[in-house]
Amino acid sequence: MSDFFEKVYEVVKLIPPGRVTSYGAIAKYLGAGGAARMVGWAMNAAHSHADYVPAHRVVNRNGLLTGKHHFDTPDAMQELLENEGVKVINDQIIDFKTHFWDPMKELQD
DNA sequence: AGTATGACGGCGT
DNA sequence: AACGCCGCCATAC
Repeated sequence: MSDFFEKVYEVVKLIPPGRVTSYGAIAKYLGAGGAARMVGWAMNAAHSHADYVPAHRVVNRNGLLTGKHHFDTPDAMQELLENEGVKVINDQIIDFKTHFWDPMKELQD
């Protein structure tokens, strides 16, 4: 298990409830830049991580629930988000930019 | 050891 | 504006 995964989990776990971020934002924050795919791959492995990782708060730059299919049930991700006050319609987060949580901005420095 | 793939993103056409 | 290709890092086969 690469430290990269731990870094991703650490950032994801810092995402406040009702907020979401993108794979690219996390990757960029970690210095991986274009390795946004790796973040997604880390999420896949997050299932094996000891601590709970709110992977449902991580979406692509479109605010689309691209990884919802990786949860226990395809609707779990959407329900979790809506449970936190994030409206999701047709796998699309409403007011994505409003709920967007940028690690570079929030965890700046 | 080399090739293909992946929950993405940016840039070129 | 829409579509397509390339890049980026790590894992899988």
